Parts: sequence; C-alpha cells; structure tokens
Amino acid sequence: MDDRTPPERKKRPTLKDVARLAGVHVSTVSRTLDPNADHLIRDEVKEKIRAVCRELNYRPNSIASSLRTNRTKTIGVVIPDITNLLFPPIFRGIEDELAAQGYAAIMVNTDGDADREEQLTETLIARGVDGIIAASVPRQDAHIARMAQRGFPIVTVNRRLDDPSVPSVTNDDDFGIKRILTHLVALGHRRIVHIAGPQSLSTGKLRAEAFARYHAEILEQAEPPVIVYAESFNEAEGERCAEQILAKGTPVTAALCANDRLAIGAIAAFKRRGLKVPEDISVTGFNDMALVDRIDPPLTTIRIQHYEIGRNAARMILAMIENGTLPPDGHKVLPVELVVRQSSGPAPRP
Amino acid sequence: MDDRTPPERKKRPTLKDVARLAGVHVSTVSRTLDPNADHLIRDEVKEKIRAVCRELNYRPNSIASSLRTNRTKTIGVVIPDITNLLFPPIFRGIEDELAAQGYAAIMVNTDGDADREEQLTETLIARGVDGIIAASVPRQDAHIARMAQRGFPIVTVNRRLDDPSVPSVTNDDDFGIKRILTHLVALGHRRIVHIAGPQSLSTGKLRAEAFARYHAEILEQAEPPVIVYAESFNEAEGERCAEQILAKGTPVTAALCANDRLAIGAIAAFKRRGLKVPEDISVTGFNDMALVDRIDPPLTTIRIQHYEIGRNAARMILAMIENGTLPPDGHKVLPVELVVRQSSGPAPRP
DNA sequence: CTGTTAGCGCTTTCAG
DNA sequence: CTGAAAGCGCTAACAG
Repeated sequence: MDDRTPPERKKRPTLKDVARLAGVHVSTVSRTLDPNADHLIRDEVKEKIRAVCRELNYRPNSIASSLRTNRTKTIGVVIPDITNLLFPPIFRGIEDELAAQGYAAIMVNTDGDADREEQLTETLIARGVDGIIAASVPRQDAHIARMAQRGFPIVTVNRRLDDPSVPSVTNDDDFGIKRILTHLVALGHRRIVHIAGPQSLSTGKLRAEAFARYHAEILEQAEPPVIVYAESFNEAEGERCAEQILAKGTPVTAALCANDRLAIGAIAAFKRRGLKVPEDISVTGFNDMALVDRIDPPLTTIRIQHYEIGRNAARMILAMIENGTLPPDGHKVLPVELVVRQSSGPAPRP
Repeated sequence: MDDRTPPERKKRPTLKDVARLAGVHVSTVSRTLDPNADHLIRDEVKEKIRAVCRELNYRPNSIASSLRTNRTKTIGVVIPDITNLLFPPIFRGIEDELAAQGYAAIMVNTDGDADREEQLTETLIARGVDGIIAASVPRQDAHIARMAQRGFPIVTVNRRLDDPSVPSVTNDDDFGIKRILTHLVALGHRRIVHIAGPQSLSTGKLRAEAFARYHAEILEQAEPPVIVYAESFNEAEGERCAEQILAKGTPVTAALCANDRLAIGAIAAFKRRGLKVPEDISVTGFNDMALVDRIDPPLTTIRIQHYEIGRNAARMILAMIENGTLPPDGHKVLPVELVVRQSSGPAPRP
C-alpha cells in the first residue's frame, strides 16, 4: 500500500547511510575514510565501502568532525585592509599553502584599528579557527601577545611584535634599506632624506633605524640625516611629508621612502611643486607592489617576496598546530632585492 | 586536604558549566542567549545567567551550534585571483556586509580554471557554507547552474551567467561602453577600435556587443567597427591586441578597451612603437581599478562600484538564505560613471 | 580486523 | 516560564 519511497530525500548521506548499505558498522566506514586508520580494514571491505561512498556521492560532514576533534582546519587571517595592494599577494600565498594542506582561510579586515582587531580576533576564535596569521599587528600588540602566551597558535606576517616570543615571517627590512641607500649614494646623492613610516609598526621602525645607521656608516656626515615621519603608510601622508620637506627648504636630492605608497604620494607632491623626478629629485619606495612599474615615473624600489612570506607564514602556523603549538623556528626573514626603475637617477649637479 | 582547585583548566566553558553555576538547566541558558527565545525566560533568571556568562567569559561554540542547526553562518567566495586588482575591493564589500550580519567569508582562488572551480566549490560545500558568491563564472558554467537549480543559494558578482535563473549583481556594462564611446566621439574620434575581452565572460561579451551597437548607432558608418579579441583580461593580451592593430595598419585614433588591464597593456605597446598617448592615439579602460590614476598617462575609464557590488551580492545571498533560497530580485545592475583623465584627448588631425 | 559505546556542545521538541 | 530528553554526524577508546 504505502510502501512508496518517501517524498524526495534531499539530505546529504551520512556515515550511517553508507554503513547500512555496505552492511558494516559506522566506525568501519570512518576508519576506511581515515588515511591513518584505513590499514586496519580488510581490502574487500574497503572496496565495498568505497563503492558505496561513490554511489551515494558521500561527503564527510566536516562540522561534525570538527565538533568531535576540536579542530576545524580553518585559519583566521587578520589583515589591515585587503584593498591595500600589499596584501592580496600575501593572502594569496597563505591561501594557496593552506588549501594544499586541506585548510581554509577566513579573512577579516581591521583597518588598523586595535579594538576592531581584538573584537574580530575573538569572533575568529569563537568560530573555532585552529590558528591565526596576523598581518596587522603594531609592535606592541597586547592582545596578540596575550593569546600567543596562552598557547594559541599565532604567527605574524610582514610585520612583527617587539615581543620576540611571537613567531613571525618578515622581509629583510634592514638589508633592503641598506641596498637602496647604497644605490642612491652610488648615483651621487649626498643629501638624502628618509620619509619614514609609523614608528608603531615594526616595518616603520626597522626601516628608519636602518636608514639612520647605514646613512651614518656610508656617508660619514657630521649632521644626522633628515627623517620625517609619516603617520600612516599611505599616499596622503607621503604627500604631506614631501610638502614638509619642501617647506623647510632642506636641501635634498633624494627621498628614500619607507614604502611604495609614501613614495607615490611624495612623487605627486614633488611634481605638483614643479620638480622633476628623477632629474631634480630621486624618489624610491619599498615593497614593489602591483603597478608601481607602470606609474610615472616607474618606481625604483625594494622587491619583497609577498607571495612567499604568505606561504611561509602558512607553513609555520600549520607546523605549530601539528606539533602542538611549539614555534618551529621563531622568526623567518626572507631576502629582498633592489629593482631599479626610472624614479631614481644621478644626483643633480648643484 | 585535597580541596585544591584542579590543575589549570584550559577548556572553554560550555553551556553546561554556565547552567551549573547559575543553578538552571542548559536549555534555559540556551534560550537566554537566543534573541528569538529569551522572552520566555524570567528577567531575574536571565540576569543571573548573563552574570555567570560574563564571569566565565563564556563564548558559544559555533561548531556545535552549526552541527545542530545545519547552518554555519559562513559564505564561500569564489574569485579568479585576489591578486587581480579588480577583486580586493569587491571582496572587501562582501566581507564588510557579511561581518555586519555575523557571517564570515571563506575565499578560494580559481585562476579561472573550470576544474579548479568545481573542485574548490565542492570543498566549500563540504565545509558547510550556507551559500556561495561567485565572481569567477564564465557565461556557461554548468556546475554553478546545476547547484543553483538544486536550490543551493548562489549569486554571481561582477559577471553573470547566460542562464537568467542564477541571480547576479553586476555593473551597467552597456551604459559604460556607451558613455565612453560618446566621450571619444565628442573628442572628434571617428576611427575607434575595440579591444574586447574574452567572449566566454559576460563582461567581455556584453561590452563588445554594446560597442558594436552604439558604434553603429552613433557613428552611422558604412563599414562595421573593428574589434580585436583578447583571450584574457590582462596586460599581455592588451599588448598583443594593440600590436595586432598596428600590424594590420588599420587607421585608428582611439582604442576603447574592455577593461583597465587591457588598456594598460595597449598603452605599453603603443608607446613602445613610438606612439604618444593621447596625442597620437587615445586609450580608455573599464573598471577604474586601483592606481590607474597614477599610471602614465592617467587612465580615462569607467568607474564601477567595486565595493558596492560586493556589498549588494552579500546582501542578496543573505536574503536568499533567510527566505529559504528564493532569489529576492534576480539581477541587480549598479550604475557606472565616466572618469576622464589624460589617456584620452582630441582626435589628431589627419 | 571489526563492532560497541560514549560522547563533542548545542538546539529543540515535548512535557510539566 | 523551565526542565527533560533526544540527537545533529562523526571519532576514538575499548573490547572482542
């Protein structure tokens, strides 16, 4: 009579369904699907089970698995703003490496706001992420440091904390500055100003320190070098700093900027004041982000390995998670290289 | 004697812990925390429970909740490549809107590969995403169409399927082309070539069709307009197409490109051949992606609302999920505007 | 090699 | 208004 099949099953098949059709117990199916346990099962049984899985198009429910194992195979990625051209390739590196290991990434944008960062980090944890990669940390980030201390897997990328206990993957900021300074000096520049980034960020601080140190070392000038400080790493601040330099009337033939965005702003300001880059003043950047080879003039800069720092950060966090949270090799610093384009040229004759 | 506190509890508190401390049943706690059910609980009890939650710093375990409710509050975002400057602002729009509604985004990069897309989409579904926003679809995307037909919430953004049953949020491609063509004609151009995008993508197709239609309408020329087709939306193809135009010797005073990256490539090729942009030839783009205002020459283009199409796509998918998968308003098309910069100028006198 | 058992932490009827 | 009970789908001892 009413032995018709029920009205359209939409539900995804579960382990139980597979077990029933294969005539075995659910745990047998579970083991068959677990690469670490499938050697325990007889081959014929495995065959049978695999066949049923295929037939039903069975997909394990990762939520259920997560609840049981307390692992989500998901990593939180905390970024200031994905719209900042520096971050997409870093994120892509992270994503690719994670995906290759069966992990997924949840990205949140903090806009550099500490409160937002804390709040978003909490929601990531509430979602059960297994670890966090943070690209948005200031040098003193109490919240991140605290979580790391508690044993939660965290690595920072591109920037790092002053606190050395939080592992990081960064660029060789020091060498980058040295390299580009050497380049400018070789072009005959002696009056070189540094447009520095925010000193609350490791990148801003390290690059400014390197500038001061190598400037003293290479140029051996009596007076200390001129450094103007930007409040954030963006074009508007680059413009403001350039204006400030011009206003002060500091004699200068080159502006070594702490990143590309500052350089872009500086170039705009200099041009607006009728200066030619690089004929009147050379301007250099740092990062070699997308499209800086197409701007006017194409930017001389330091190429960092965006994609690779991302991949390395992902590898590091995965290692921490597997080895139960022990930092594998504290701080990784990737090499950088100079890319000479047209924004730097011979120092003008006085 | 041994009434010391146990040796360091690391575990997160659970509903059960809260219930015990508050002297109520777990279900009472659960209701208190559920905005849709908390009216059932007496105020004093709620107070008590809230206090305990605060004291324990209780955070609901969203995994457990997901397992029970079969909802993860997570959306999959399928993008060709976040490294492509078009996508970061779109993704940011998606992310912001989702976050505001308590949802998170998992992003995957397909590199435009259909197999990868299918495979990655499957893993998203296995992870239990409640819906998918796809920015990477070709016009005929069997896989996406099939999933949508099955009732899985999907919306496409920036591009759309030919199949009208899959909802989308796109730009007014047709008007954008009309607007920029009008601009060029107003500058005196009569020999305008179109560097078209891949015809397998809605953007490529729609823009090329619009070009042909409005060209005929506005210029009323006997011969059909010249269109060269790029195989993908990138700089290299822009260069190739520009070379091809030059090689053919087609007389042309303006190249209307289907997007900014093609325009950037075309400009590079024209310059390399000694042509000046815009004095000898005007070049225009589409999208107004980051930094095209800083390249040489600054690009005349159509500004799309990157961020807003992202937000709208997020809103649409959330509506579908809440209303149980009913497309709320099929296809949303956001307005675009012309941005005139220096890559377009008066047609040269012959 | 395979089955049994006992939950992970939460939601949701169903009672009272 | 609150408690009891069942169970989402899977894993991991522990027995055989």
